[in-house]
Amino acid sequence: MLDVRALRQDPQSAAKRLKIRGFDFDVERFDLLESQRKSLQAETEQLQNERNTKSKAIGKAKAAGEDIAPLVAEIGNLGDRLDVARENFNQLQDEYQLFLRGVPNLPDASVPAGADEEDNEELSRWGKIPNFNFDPKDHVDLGAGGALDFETAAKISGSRFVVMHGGVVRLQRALAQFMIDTHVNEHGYHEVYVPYIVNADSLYGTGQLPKFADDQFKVAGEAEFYLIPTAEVPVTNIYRDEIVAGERLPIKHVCHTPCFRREAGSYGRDTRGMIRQHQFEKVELVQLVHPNESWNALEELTAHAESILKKLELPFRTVVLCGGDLGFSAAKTVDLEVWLPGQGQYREISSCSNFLDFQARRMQARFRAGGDKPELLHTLNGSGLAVGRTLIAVLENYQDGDGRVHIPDVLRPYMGGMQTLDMASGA
RNA sequence: GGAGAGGUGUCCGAGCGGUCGAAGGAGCACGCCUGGAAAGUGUGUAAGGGGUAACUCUUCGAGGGUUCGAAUCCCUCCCUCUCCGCCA
Repeated sequence: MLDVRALRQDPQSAAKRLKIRGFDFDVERFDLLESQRKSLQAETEQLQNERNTKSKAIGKAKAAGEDIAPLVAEIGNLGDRLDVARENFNQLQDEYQLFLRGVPNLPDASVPAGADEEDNEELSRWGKIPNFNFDPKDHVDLGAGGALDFETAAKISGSRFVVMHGGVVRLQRALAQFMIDTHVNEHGYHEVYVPYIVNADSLYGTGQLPKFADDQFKVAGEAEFYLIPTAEVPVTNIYRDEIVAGERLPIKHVCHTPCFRREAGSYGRDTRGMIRQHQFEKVELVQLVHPNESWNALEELTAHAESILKKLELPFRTVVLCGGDLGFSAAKTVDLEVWLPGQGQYREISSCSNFLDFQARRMQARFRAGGDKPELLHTLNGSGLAVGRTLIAVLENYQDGDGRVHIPDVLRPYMGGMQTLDMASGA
């Protein structure tokens, strides 16, 4: 959620910046809501004040042993008038809140204009795209010997799931362990384990609700529960409605979880293989930092994610998302895209974002420095990395043309020293 | 799932129809004391909103209700603890 006070001061410039992400901020509607709010609030509070004053007088009179009947009579239909005023005010507030909650974060000045991923801006490239003396397969073909079984997954669940077998499964597990260990031991993150089912407040806090309910898996039952679409949700919400001591900052968490996404609206895209699944593994990095530090933290966090790709020696590039491709809550996002030989293109494998105080305001995540007033934190997160896609990248980049995949050096300790995976035999 | 006890400010904890936004303590901030610190001591210190301001409104787990007036009474729900049951 944006700062309403800042919005009130200059709605025009906010509208201008929101244009960069293709969001049409209705200034007229905002002004109207704002002026209605003002008058209704003043009216309601005036009545409330009257009631408080008179009730207090009754209390005093009673304590003094006086007759309170005339005072009570004086109140008359004040209660009813107050009810009406309150009802009107609440109704408007609901409308106002709905309007404000639907407004995405302001893109940072460094975010390029643009409509979709075509307009994202490349920042850098790393690594050498491998030159095969054979036709590189994509991961689906590599796993066709039985290691990756999409048909069985479709039988037991549906499309966009996978059953994996043997060494590939271990490789995925090794990747996750390697990532977590690196972030904990080398980058100073604190590992957490969190629930995979969260309530609506948590999804609201990080911005998936109310706008993106269709992307979530909702759990049937009386209570409103959802499967997490990313660890960002439970991990960031640890600090919802909390005031942490300033000395604790920055807070840096790493968390490995499965992620569940319905990906509604993306049918027809990436239907082949494991690129876009309803369930996938991810190691997530989350930071909660002092407002002055968040831009540094974004660079740092992005570098942490990059380091995993570098250690795995996977070629990648970094891109800044343009306004149109920017997520709802983000002020700026840098994507890491890994090279996939089977597809002959770079594909997103990590997304690192600075949300400034947008999420923190929604969930009232604050800190207090010394005796000062509590202040909103800045939140950031990034994949460090998407494990399923990293697995694909390893399979495709490390294939040898004879149905084998070489295990990257850094993963061998996690694979019991294994050097190659024999994909042909079902891994 | 059953029985009982609870959920109050940054934290602990008192209050159980009116003068309560809430005693007391810890913590924190600023003084004093000290060569400096610790200890001691004094003062201050809930959050959020509206208003140029004076000032004012809201909030004692959440939501309803009773009342002129609710932290306090009633109802529903959520959560925590203890005991029992079930169970990886």
